[in-house]
Amino acid sequence: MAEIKTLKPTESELEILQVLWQKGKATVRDVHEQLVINREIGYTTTLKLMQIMHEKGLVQRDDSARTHIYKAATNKEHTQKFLLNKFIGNLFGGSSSQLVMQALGSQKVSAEELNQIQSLIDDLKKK
Amino acid sequence: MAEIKTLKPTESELEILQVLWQKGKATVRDVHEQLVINREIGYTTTLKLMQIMHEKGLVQRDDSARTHIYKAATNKEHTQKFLLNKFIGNLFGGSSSQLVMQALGSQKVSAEELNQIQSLIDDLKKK
DNA sequence: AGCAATTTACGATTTGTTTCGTATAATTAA
DNA sequence: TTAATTATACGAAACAAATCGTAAATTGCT
Repeated sequence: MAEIKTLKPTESELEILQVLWQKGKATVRDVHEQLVINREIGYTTTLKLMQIMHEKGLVQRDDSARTHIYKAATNKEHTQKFLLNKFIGNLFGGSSSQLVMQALGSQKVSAEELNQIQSLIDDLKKK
Repeated sequence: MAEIKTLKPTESELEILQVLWQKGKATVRDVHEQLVINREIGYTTTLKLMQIMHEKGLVQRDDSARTHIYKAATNKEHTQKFLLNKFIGNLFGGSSSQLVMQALGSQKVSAEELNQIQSLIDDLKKK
């Protein structure tokens, strides 16, 4: 039975999801070659991780051919939103404005990005 | 030997840090009574977690009396900043404005909070 | 056809986290 | 002054995450 629940990916799983979101569809080798750029990891480790992700329902795969084709089971925005809510709950007492203030204060944000955010705020204020 | 590095608290450890940040100083029982409000957990589990946190250097304690007094080793803002940077790196490709847009878009933020953020943005723009 | 390379499957190990039972010492209450 | 309560220490079990070795099957090359 496929459980219908959103689960929290581990850090390794998130690395893999990033690659899948970027590429759309990918083989284990495709993903592995990306991971290897950033850190040391064996091919069978990548494979195993992706197999587990498939069991958990984090990714879908086409295994009709010998080389399986994987893709993320959820879109990036949905997962970001889900994990962001968790994060805000865990660390900022549920206050998203607290998080926004911290993020803007402690990171470098370009003038253009600030303008983008500003116009989003203007939109929100209208409502 | 006390390693000099910032480490990432686990979720349980974060729960405990929240309590310590709020209370300033606290005994194991103080912390435990707070945790028990939100979930099932045994007293010795809380104790063990706090002992491990002490070994890791996440908390400091005064063990001169029988009942030890604990406090967080780092302040809340520093830890928030550290974990936020990790989070942005893992999930938003390092772009804090991306995160801010998501946070503002998908959460309820009051008009007053929006004003606060707005004036922060104004400040940042001046520089 | 035969050999090398690629791919999946599977199992095992290592490491870290969370959990709690039990023992022992100190304090408090009857 | 006993008995109950409360505290810490310690060890071990249960669980999960990450890692990789080996085997078996398929594909591609010479």
